[in-house]
Amino acid sequence: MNEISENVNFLLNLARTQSILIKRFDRGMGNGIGFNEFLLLFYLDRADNQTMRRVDLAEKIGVTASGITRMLLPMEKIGLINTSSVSDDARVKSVSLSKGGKEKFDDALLRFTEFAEEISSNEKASDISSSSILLSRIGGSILMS
Amino acid sequence: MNEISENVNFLLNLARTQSILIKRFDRGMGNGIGFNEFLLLFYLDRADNQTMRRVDLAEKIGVTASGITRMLLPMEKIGLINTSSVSDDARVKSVSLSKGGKEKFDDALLRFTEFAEEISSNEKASDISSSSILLSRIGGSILMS
DNA sequence: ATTATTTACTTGACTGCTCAAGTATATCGC
DNA sequence: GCGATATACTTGAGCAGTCAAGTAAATAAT
Repeated sequence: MNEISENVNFLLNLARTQSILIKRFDRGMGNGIGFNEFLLLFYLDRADNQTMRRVDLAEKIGVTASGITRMLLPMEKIGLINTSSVSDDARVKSVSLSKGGKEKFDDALLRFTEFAEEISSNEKASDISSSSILLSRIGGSILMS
Repeated sequence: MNEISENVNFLLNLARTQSILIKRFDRGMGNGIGFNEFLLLFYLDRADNQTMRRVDLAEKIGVTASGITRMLLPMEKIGLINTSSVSDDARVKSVSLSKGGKEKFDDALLRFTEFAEEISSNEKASDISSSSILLSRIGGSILMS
């Protein structure tokens, strides 16, 4: 029996917890939208004019350019977002949050926030925030490795 | 601009960091095997007789029963695992780590360990381990929610 | 002992992406 | 100004799973 390094164990815990989180979200919180779609709406909601370029959206949520194309297709059909080619650059097709998308997102964010409070209720706020910082530092570190 | 709760932010960081991790693994560490396949071999390696039932494997790595069936098919073809129906229960088809699978796994674990040490080298060991504990507590908490 | 329920697994149809290749526009080097 | 290179996006093929439904064996209820 080899000893498993604590750092390895940390990464395994990270992967496992996130997998549990996504599954939990997708089957009973998203109200029809998946976690990545939620993330997409999240960044869109926070952007100037609630509008972003496809590439930037892709980078933010961590999918490829083609991934964004595929994701947006049904979202546009359902009316969560609009495609507005109002740029000086003819290559870009900007995406903006629609009224219906905003409503759906606000609702999902509310549920997600309640959920986050609930599952964190036994933890110290300072533990959560230092862990949060560590996670983003590690994320950055992986990107540079 | 709504304020985003720190707990929500933590979950978003968690999702983002894990997404970065998986991508990093899949394109340049796994040496042919994906992260979930690595996880599968990991649990198999640590099991009694390096053998497990499909259901238990599925539960450990967080996929469905059918997901395990699909995952194991190519892994058996490549010779990483063996299917051994040596149980008293005729329904179960146990999975065991093959010699080739063990070699491949040992190599992957070595690389992954080096990687984990590298990206954690700027962090305090105590931060990593307390974060690790927090993550698994949160994981458990989500499961019970 | 039979029937009903549960457990272990497989299969077909589908989803949500990826990758490689392609198109169209923009920018840079000269 | 013109060709090379880069950027924004789409498309076809494919992969790693999911979900719903099915089969077969085990267990429980009467």
